[in-house]
Amino acid sequence: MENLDKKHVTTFEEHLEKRYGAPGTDQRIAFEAKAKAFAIGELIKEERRLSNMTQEELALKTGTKKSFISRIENGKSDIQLSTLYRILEIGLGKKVSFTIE
Amino acid sequence: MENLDKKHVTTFEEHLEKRYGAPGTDQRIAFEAKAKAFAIGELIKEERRLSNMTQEELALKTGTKKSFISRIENGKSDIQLSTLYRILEIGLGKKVSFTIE
DNA sequence: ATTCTTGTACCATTATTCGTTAACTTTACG
DNA sequence: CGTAAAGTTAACGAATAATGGTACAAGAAT
Repeated sequence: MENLDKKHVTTFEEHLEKRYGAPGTDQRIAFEAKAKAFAIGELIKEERRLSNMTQEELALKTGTKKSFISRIENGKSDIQLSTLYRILEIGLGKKVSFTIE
Repeated sequence: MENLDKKHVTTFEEHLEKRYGAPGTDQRIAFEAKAKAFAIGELIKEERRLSNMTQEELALKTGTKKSFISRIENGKSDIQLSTLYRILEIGLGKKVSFTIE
């Protein structure tokens, strides 16, 4: 094995930097926030399953369709705040609050 | 003063019911979630002032413009989740987490 | 009162969510 | 297996968030 490159990407942080620019830059800021936002679907999926509901049931309770729930759970949408409230608070019967430390 | 109506709207809850339907209905669900979402601006404004920042400084940090921050703080937008993260986490250095009870 | 800073209001454009239907895929189970 | 339920995906229009810019208004400081 020879060393083709003097320097190559190894860590995830280096990858991000190469791909989206250094931390603090506009592009990078947007990327990081988006990544977090899209990850909320996992939490929703978890909570839904704990509540023993199907996507269709959750959709019915929140006044939407199962296809929309699926999109969210699979991280395909940067949902609006009201949508998060609708699903977590009303659909799953959990009380949501922001913890700001 | 005469009593024109046998029954009239008095409480806020009655007003909501008349206007947006009974609790549990789709329209009402959407309304309540929207109301909460638009109210997040107050929290942001509060946190920003505690951090001794101007709207312009916050805007710069989050890669946007002060006019946008102003709109949010005054409850004129149902922001996306990534926008919340950008402002509270990246802009104000607060850790945002959802507490689900 | 005048200037400087901070914040708000508008406008135009772009990008994305939301709502929905329908078709398709995967999973569960008799 | 085969079939039904559950979940995913694509596609569409409509509504609206995001963005950049500019002009205006309100407050603070001198």
